Amino acid sequence: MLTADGSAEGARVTKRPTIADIAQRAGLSKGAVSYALNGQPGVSESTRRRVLELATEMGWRPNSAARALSGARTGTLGLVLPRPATLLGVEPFFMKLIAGIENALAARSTALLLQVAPDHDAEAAAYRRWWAERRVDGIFLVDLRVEDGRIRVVEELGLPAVVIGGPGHHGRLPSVWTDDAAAMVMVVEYLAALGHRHIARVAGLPGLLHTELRGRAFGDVAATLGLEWSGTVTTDYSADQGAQATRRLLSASPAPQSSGPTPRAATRPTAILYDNDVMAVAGTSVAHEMGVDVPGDLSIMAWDDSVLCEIIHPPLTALSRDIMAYGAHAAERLLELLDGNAVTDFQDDMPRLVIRGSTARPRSP
Amino acid sequence: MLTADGSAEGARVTKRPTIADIAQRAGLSKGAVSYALNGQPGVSESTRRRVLELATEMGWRPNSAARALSGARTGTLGLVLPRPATLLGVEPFFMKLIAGIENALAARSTALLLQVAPDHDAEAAAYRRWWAERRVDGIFLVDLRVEDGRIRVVEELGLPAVVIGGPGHHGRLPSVWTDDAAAMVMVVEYLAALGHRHIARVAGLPGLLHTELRGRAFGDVAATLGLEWSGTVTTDYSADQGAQATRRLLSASPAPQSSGPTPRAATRPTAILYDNDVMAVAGTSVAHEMGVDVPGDLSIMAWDDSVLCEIIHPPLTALSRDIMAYGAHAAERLLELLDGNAVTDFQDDMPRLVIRGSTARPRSP
DNA sequence: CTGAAAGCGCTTACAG
DNA sequence: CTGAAAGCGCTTACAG
Repeated sequence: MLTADGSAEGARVTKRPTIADIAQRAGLSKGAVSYALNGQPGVSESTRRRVLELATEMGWRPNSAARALSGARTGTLGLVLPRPATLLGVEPFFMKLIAGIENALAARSTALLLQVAPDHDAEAAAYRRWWAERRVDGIFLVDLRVEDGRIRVVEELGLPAVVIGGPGHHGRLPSVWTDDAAAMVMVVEYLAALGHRHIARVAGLPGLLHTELRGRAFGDVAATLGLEWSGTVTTDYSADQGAQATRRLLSASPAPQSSGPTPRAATRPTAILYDNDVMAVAGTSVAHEMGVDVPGDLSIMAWDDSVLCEIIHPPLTALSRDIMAYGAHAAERLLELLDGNAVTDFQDDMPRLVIRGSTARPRSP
Repeated sequence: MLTADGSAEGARVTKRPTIADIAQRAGLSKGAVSYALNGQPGVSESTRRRVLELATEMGWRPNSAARALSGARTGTLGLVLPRPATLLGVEPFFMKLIAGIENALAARSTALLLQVAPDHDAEAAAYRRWWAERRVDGIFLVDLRVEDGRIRVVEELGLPAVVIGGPGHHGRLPSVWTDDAAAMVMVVEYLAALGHRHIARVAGLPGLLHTELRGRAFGDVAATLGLEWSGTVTTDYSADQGAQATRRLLSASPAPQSSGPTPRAATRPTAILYDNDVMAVAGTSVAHEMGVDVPGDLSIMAWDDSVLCEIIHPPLTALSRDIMAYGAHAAERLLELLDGNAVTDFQDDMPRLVIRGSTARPRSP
């Protein structure tokens, strides 16, 4: 039997000190205390020191509501997770991103407000509400699309924001991005160097910008390298669709020894690149079931590394990014923006190729 | 080149309406408007309707800071993730929990504040800060320990809280819990019914309450059923330690045909139960590497189901809980508590046994 | 049923 | 360098 103030059992909750209390103890006005506390000019060094000591001693902390109301910041940034709730928890990506953002924010005692939104409408509604209620100072925008209505909404609201993704398609909002096209070239060149001439790609959601950028780069590099066959299947990132795509790809007959022109759909790839770790793992399982040896008959690669890739057998070759750092970089830039500084786009590090046991020379190229 | 208010390019951000604006348009006092908006008695139905229509038309939303400052709620609940940032993103548990909490909160337009804290000290500091700054109305407390200093901190602060975990060891705070002991009995009885007489457990962090409760139940049911051998290895939930524990367990020689008393450490289990999905998957990989057939030579089970369990080969038999519902139940109770209602402990559904391909009769029991 | 007023705890011009 | 005062946008007793 507890009531909300926790006082049911007689717990005495001491009133939290305010600047008025500090002012009284210090024999100053509230204004002077405020200046001292905020490092503003207008008080002597000795006064400032005394006020800061008193504040610490009395356990004073700024009331965030009062601060926000008097025009300063709310000290809160917002992040909407653009996934139906049921799909979250599958990909480690978002949790790592959150951890990275958090890390960068902690030093500035800024909080992170989180919301799960199943679609873009719900997401736009969240931004409108947050901004109207003055709940956040700014937001992070993830999962950039080729045609992305959110950009306009955020710009119209005047809501400070940093886009995580790109390059391009993010209006006048600054973005933090990685060069997915260059990474794709690196991956396909690696597979081609091993001798693969038939490479498939199991891609994520079609509308997403990075899906498109990777897709274009995949087509280009396949052409440049003169691969005999390349093909893409799009999915929703789920393990199910990853498995299904794999089954379809592996059901095709292997390439004939004479490498003449064959119908695209009827050629079986010797290597598959997946757009996330979950699908790559699911694909590996499907290969096992179908008696397709990895990496003997099929090389498998995952875009975005995680423990998942390490713990299965064989461990998966993957494209590894420091996602925590990615989130931290975005957070630093949003804080800069809120400080009134100009923020330009920032290109994060290239993903690294982590070679493990799931890729090898094809048995029959 | 953008400044924080987004106005650099001349974007006109219209001033958000306040209750004063509504009062003026309606020819009422601010007080009357406030009563109308909040469903308080003191205004006629027709006035209330007119005010609500005006508010909608003008796009009014309550300024959360003003509301919080004048003594009402902040409309924000807090959750600290008690893991070093690098370990997050591995277990789907927290993301699902967050999604569940979010779902329940959305209907009440309550926000969720998130922080990552590497240890209990950092966590306690977060609670103190949040409460001192009046950032949250209440918090969720997860990863309950047998000796848990956080309980006292939260009680002393008078910070409304709901504990996710139990039963017991949560002081006077209400808790939402599942019966891990009963679930453990169910699991071991299932394995024993298959014919397993040598069962090992790869447990999570030693100090956690549910680790201890499961451990005690494991010992009890092993004794009750008269298993020939049972043993536990504790870990930190990581894939690495799960793999290592598995290697150690499988390195022991199989039980001799004569079932006389054998030294405990030297007996190889025919079934292993893991405290999370990640370790179960890692363990399955180790078995493959060591040429131990799953489920022929070794049955494997995971506590807490996830896609991970479904996508590997063989798919893992698991103990499945609806973690989103778990989070939602906790959120509902915290909201109740904040409404001033008495909240009692709530026992959530028993986990379900989901039987897949990783468990079978032992080849040599 | 309605209005006028005080107050929440800060910040920030404005005087001295 | 310091003090007195207004104001942010709400809520809530207190009079009428």
